[in-house]
Amino acid sequence: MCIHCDYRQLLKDGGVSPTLNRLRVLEIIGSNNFPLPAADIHETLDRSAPINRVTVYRILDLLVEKQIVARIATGGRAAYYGMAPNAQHQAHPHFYCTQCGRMDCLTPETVDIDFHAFENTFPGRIDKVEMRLDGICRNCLKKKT
Amino acid sequence: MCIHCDYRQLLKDGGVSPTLNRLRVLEIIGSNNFPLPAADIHETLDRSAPINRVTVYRILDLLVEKQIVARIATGGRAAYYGMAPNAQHQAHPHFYCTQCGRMDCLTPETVDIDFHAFENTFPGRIDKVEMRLDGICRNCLKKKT
DNA sequence: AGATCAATGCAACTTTATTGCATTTTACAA
DNA sequence: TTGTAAAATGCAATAAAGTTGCATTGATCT
Repeated sequence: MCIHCDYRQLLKDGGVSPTLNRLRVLEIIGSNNFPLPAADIHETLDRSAPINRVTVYRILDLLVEKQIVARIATGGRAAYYGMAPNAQHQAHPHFYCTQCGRMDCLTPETVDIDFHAFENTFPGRIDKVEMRLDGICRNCLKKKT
Repeated sequence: MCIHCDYRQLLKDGGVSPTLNRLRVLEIIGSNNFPLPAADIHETLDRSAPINRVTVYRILDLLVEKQIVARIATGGRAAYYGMAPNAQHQAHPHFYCTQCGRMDCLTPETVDIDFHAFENTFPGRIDKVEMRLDGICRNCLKKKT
């Protein structure tokens, strides 16, 4: 997603030691401009240098917990992973193609979300806001014809 | 969700024959004022009169396809089911408690979503917009102390 | 009543993710 | 430098959620 993010620094800031595998996972996520499912991340990494599936899951859990990475739910079964909102990157909605399973990032201005009034009266704690549009992407629309 | 919805009619309008089991599934969903996971729906129905897990899944798939019921993704693993937006019910955001797994409906005015400008320029097809707040609900906050 | 199709049930399987425990690597004090 | 503890990783087994194939039951229409 970004050439401005210092992954090593992001890990340190989150209080996790920057092991090789963590850096690798974070780089894949960060260098991709759309969120990826765990299986894709594992496959990509495993091709360049073997890494266990479970290790990837554990690293993802850790990075999500430290809010370095965001876990994004889809209409489908697998969770997708992208960079968590930070100084460089605003939170933004996603588009999920129910046909090919690809998830794209939309620009933050796509939608105008104003829930601050609500936030102040809500009796629970809000950690995260997720917004997703589901549909059929341009490519899949073309193929359909 | 509603005493105004005629479930039998909703099924007919969607072009599916109103079998007993379909009515039962739809009534559970409709009479609940928050979305439920498939397992809960099955458990509840199965207690009053035995029904197969797979039958419930199949009915849910059918109702979602016919847009009578909405499948709502959570931060967790299971999908939740609620009434699809219709004449009686506007689309609305949900709040998902990451602690107890309960999902609540929020009022449609909670957030101000304006994506019509975007919709007109987007090259794909948008079928659905889903918005979800994750956090800890009031009850779980209390328990924590 | 017989034929036909839709709906349901049951068992096996798939996908995605998690757990427990063994092994390896790293950090760091002695 | 070596020993030791803690952290990280790997591997196998298991779990949760959902799906598929095929048999059976039930509904519908002559």
